[in-house]
Parts: sequence; structure tokens; C-alpha cells
Amino acid sequence: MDTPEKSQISSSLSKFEDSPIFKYINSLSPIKPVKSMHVTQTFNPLSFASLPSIFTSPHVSSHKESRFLKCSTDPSKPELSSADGTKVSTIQEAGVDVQENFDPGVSLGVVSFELPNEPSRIAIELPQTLKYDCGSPDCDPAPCVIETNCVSESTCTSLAIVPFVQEDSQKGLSDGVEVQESSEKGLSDGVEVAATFQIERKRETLGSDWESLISETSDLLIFNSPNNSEAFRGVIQKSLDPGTTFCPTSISQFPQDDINDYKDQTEGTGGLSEINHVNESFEDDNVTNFVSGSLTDYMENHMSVPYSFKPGSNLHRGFRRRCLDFEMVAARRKSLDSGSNTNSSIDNKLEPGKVGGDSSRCIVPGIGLHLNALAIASRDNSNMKLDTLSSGTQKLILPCSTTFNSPAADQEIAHESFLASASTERETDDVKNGVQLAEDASQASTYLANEESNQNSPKKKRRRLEQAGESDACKRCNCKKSKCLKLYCECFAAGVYCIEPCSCQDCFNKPIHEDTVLATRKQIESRNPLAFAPKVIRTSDPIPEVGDDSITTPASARHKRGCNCKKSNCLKKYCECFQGGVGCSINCRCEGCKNAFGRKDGSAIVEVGEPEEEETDPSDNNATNTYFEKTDILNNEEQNPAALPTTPLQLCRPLVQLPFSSKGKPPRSFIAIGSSSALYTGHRYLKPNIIRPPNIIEKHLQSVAEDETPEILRGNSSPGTGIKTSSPNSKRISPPQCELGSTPGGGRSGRKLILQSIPSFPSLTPKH
DNA sequence: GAGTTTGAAACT
DNA sequence: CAGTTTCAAACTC
Repeated sequence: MDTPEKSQISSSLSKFEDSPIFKYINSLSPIKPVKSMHVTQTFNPLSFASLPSIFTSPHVSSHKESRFLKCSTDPSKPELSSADGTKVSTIQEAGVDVQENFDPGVSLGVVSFELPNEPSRIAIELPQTLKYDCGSPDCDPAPCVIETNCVSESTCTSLAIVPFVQEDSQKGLSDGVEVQESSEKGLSDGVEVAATFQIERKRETLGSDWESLISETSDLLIFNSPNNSEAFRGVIQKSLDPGTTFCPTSISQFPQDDINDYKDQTEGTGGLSEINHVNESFEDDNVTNFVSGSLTDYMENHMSVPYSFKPGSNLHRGFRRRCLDFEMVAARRKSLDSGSNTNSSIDNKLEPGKVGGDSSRCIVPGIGLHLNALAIASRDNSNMKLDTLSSGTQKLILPCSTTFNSPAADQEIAHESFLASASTERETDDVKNGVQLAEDASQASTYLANEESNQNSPKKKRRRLEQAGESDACKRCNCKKSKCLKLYCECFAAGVYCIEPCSCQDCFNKPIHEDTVLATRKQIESRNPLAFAPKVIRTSDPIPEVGDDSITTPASARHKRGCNCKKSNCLKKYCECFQGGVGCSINCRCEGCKNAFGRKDGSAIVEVGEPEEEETDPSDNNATNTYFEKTDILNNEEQNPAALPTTPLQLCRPLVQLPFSSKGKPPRSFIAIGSSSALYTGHRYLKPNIIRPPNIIEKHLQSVAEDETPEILRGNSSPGTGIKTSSPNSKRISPPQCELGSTPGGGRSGRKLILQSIPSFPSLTPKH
């Protein structure tokens, strides 16, 4: 997108960089600025990672947005400074060092507006990161410029806007707007600066600002006022911004009105319409490519969080549920410990005082979302790529159609999930630092309250959710004694915090007990490094080192450890293999196995690309069919025979959690089957959380998914992306139907996928 | 909704 | 590593 502003920006930027103050700042800051981002538009997976900083503060002053908007609108204008100054005062009031925290100069990695009390929240994420490095506080102008550049240059590969709707929006509280900014700079340098500020303003103001912004700068990033649905709508419709990509998932979070509207617009396309729209609008070839063809790649590259958007955690701030992305956290910590100057923007935001003061806090690009990847990278680059990929995939999946269907019920869920992932990192760090963020606390309390209120009728909730159309992919545990700190707890096992729908008692699996959760998790991992790994492992790439038994177990995926069923004949969900939609394997110690997805003895083999339900044994079929008839799984059949085990549901939680649900709960194993399994790299584990429901992809994201998924499965992906999934026994397995299903022509011809054998407790983990 | 069944997880 | 207990989901009524 070439906009007039672009040139202006560039020039202004240059000036800025040349200015004495800038130099001075640079001299003070360890961070080395990369000359104004120049848009090289390389989609480096690592580069993309953006760590959004999350900063929430209830109060605010009213300028925030205006400032922001102005900045983005016309960075080069001097007024910005003044505007900033104003904001600064406000921010300072809030206890935040504006200059430090809010460093406009920093590219905007992610911007989110959160209106705690408002009906809606909007999070805008610019996954793309600016390469411009502006670590110094005084570079206000720079930020604007950078931002602009990002947009105009198309450096920002995508902009995701995630609006959140709060149920209590009706209350019309004073609008507290929270703006988060995070940006990545200097990809190679890995410096990320996050700026955060809080502003409080009236809706009207926001709305007008938003609208004006849109109208004035269609090309620029759209920072909107969360509340205004209208604004949102406008954005969506207009989203012309090449760099702007709406995250379907996000959409689900829109206020009801908006959702409906949006739904109308996008329903037919399975939630992808907005993407398409964006694509159409994109003038920038690069962007276009990204959207149309590279979206997948982008996702892959940028999203490293399995369950949820890891990366942009901030982005998902609005979600209550948080994924426990321990790995990421660990990685992040590791990096921190190592003394790298890769501090998360989150930290900055969280700790206002620190923000400005420590320039070192800049985050290395990619840390946010790609933290895992980065951490892993050192160990295994290829693996990292895979990881990223899968997360990206999930992101795509996000756009859940389901959400649209039952926005009310699901919104919150999605919400929570997102938050989870997003906030996990941040929170973890906070915990580490001993800093409990007000935001977190508030969130936690909020959802705790919800939880408590709902605990009275857990089942009702569950049913309600289930009825909501399987829309809810989130896990809802019902733990009574485990405190949700053991693997018994599905939430905990899935790496997510318990949320409102859970009916657990004495739950410790909440952000407020993050330290406990982490400690517990660590303990469990010490016992079994793969404890949190996906239970079902799937592979995409044929690996030579196939085990002997591969022949007997053609399935594309297998349960990590195998089941131990005695009475269920592996025909009920008691059986983890069955639940995960995979056949039993040699690893299983089951008795009387009749697993419809494949028997231990190999009698029931699922062909590649074939619906697993196809049983060779008639008797088994009957049993299976009977079972299916009773379960939600059946639902999938119609829509997507290939993905029998999965339920069509909701795209919404895809990022987040288990999108599947039979009865609202997805077979856990599926998670693995999805991207996560693919992610399994042989490092300890890659986020268990990430789930990619095949059917969802197929169904809703076909346009995108087809290109993407198949590649992964096919092994077409670059070597680096090769998935090294392993099954304990090195089994050869056929590709999961789900994914295959996405492949036109059935994947019969598809190549066989082989699971690499993994040491039972692989070297995966070098634990820190 | 309550009770039972089941098998994984945890414990010994 | 095997046996037992605990636990919560899955299932049945």
C-alpha cells in the first residue's frame, strides 16, 4: 500500500533518527535501533513473533486513543508530541511511566483496546513487526512513523483485531479503555518494546475517533474504540488495510450486534470472508500473498502457541481462560535468565516502573508468540518451525463458525481461552517476578466470580454449552478433590486454566495460583516429561526409520502410551485411543480391543484418507455405529465423514482449546492429532494445548486449509517444517482422516505417514 | 440428577 | 515395575 503518508513517514522518521535526542537516547539504550524499518517483508517466522504487551488498567484518561490514533494517522505530525505529552500525564497518573512505557517509537506489534467495563474489547494485533528499533523513550514520533511504515510498507503482515464482548457491557460503565502496544523491532536484534497506556474515555468519544480514524486513514492501521460496534463494522468492511487481517476468531467476540452483522456477512464463507475481503483489498502484493497464499505460512510462522495464540498473548487478553503455556514461559524465562535483552513487553506493561527504566527489556522479536520456537530453536530449528506452523494453523482455525452460531454462549469461552494463552506468558513472568498484575487479578477475580456463581449447576452449564451446539470446545472439568492440579483434571492436563464453565471445587488451576500451577506442572513433568504432551501423536512426514510394527498399525496417529482398557473394548470414550479418534496400537494393553479406528492387532486399519469409521469387521461396525449414533462424533460424519471422531464444532476455540467436543468436550487426544501432534518435535513436548480440529479447518477454512494442511501432512512442507512426530514404537501410520479430508481427492493416494519413534522420554527436555 | 462404570493418574 | 488407590470423565438409569 503506498500511501502518501508513507513517504512522509519515512522522511519524518529519518529526521527523527537524525535528531540529537534520538542519538542520545540510543547511546543510553542498549538497544540498537535498526534503521527505519524497511520493509523487507520477509516472513521470517521468528521475526513475526510479536509479544504484545498487556497492560490493563481500569482507569484511564481520556486521551489514549486519540493519541494513538493520531499517532498512527499521521506520525509525522508534531502534534503527536503534544498529544503524547498529554497522555503522559494521564499515564503517569496511572502509575505508568508514559515515556518509558508508551513508546510510540516502538513499532506496534500488538495493540489491544480493552474496555473492562465496556461492552466490547478490541484487540488489534500486528503480528508483523516493525524492524525499526526504537528503544528509547523519547522517540514518540518514531513510533508513529514506524507504525505507519508498518502499514504502508506492508511490513505488518497481518493485523488481527479481536474484539471482545463482555456480557455486562450493557452496563455502560464509564468506558475504560486499555490500549496495549507491543511491537517487535529489530528482528535479528530481537528487541521488542512495548508501550502501554491506559486511557479512559467515553464511548462517544471513542466512536467518533474510531470512525474518523477509519475514514481518514483507511490504509492505516485501524485502532478503534472497542466499544463501537459501528466502528468495528466499519473496520471490517473497510478493512482495507493491507496489513490488516481480521482474525475470524476475534470476530466471534464482537458484541452481539456486531456479531450478528458480521455473521451475516461471513457466515456463508465459514468465517473466512473477512479474510477474503482483506485479501481483495490488499494492494500490496506481499500482503496479498500473505493473505491468499501465505496465510498459512504466516500463521505457522507467527503462531507458536498451540492452544491459543501464544504469541500475541496480549492479543487475547480479553479472554478469560488462559492457557498454561508452560513451555513458553519456561523458554521465556530461560531467555531472560540468559541475560538476553529479551524482555517481554508484557513485563513492561505490567511493571510500569520498570518499563521505561530498563531498556534491556526490549523483547526479542518473536518472543511473544514464538517464544517456544525461539527457545527450541537453539535446540532444533526445524522443530521450531513446525511448532510455529502448527500454531499458525490453529490461529487460522480460530475463526470458529461455531462462535457465530452461538455467540453468547461461546463468546465467553473463546474469550477465556484466548486470554489464557495470551496472558500465560505474561502472567508467568509476573509471577516469577512476584508481581501480580492488577489486571490479572481483576480478570481472575472476575472469572472466579463467574465460576463460583456457576458452580452450583455444573452440569447445567455443560449441557447448556453442549446444546449451544458443540460450540464450545473448551474443557470444563468437574474436579472435586484434585484441585485441578493433577492430570485428572482435563483443564490442567490440557494446559489451560479452569474457567467459568468448570464446575470444579477448590480449584487451584487459576491465574491467581499461577505459581502453584506452574510448580505442580513442573513436578509432574519431572515425573513424566511427556505428561503434558499430546496424547495422540500424529505424523505428517514419512520417516525412514519406521518401526517394524508400522506395518501392523497403519494409522496416521496413535495414542502416545496406548490404552489399557479392559471392559470397554476400546469402543467407548473411556478408551483414550478411541476418544482421540485413533486406533489402538501395539502400545496398547487393552483386552478385547474392538477399536473402530483400528485395532491393536491391526485388523481394523484405517486407510489413509479413509474415514476411520470404516471397519473391516462387520460386527465391529455395528458396535461402532451404535456408539456413534449416541455420540456427537456422529455429527461429524455427515459433514465430514473423514473426520469422524471430531465434532464439527466450533471453530472458535480452536486456538484455544479443544475444539472438539463430543458433548462439549473434545477428545483430548484429538488435540494431539491436530497440530499439536505435528508439533511434537521430540523436545519435551510442544504445547499440548494446541489443537487443530481437522474438520473445522476443512469446513471453515478450506480455502486456506487446503493448501496448508495438506502440505503439512503430505510432508510437502519444507524440510524444516517436517514434522517429526514420533510414536513410541515408530509406527507407521496413515494420515488422519481429518486432515486428509481436507485434501481433495481423498487422501487415499496420499502417502503414508510415519511416526517417528520417540524415546519414551526423549531428550526432549532439557529442562532448565 | 444421581449413581455406576471405567480406566488413567497417582501413589505405594 | 507391579499392584493398589484415587480420581474424574463417561456412561446409565
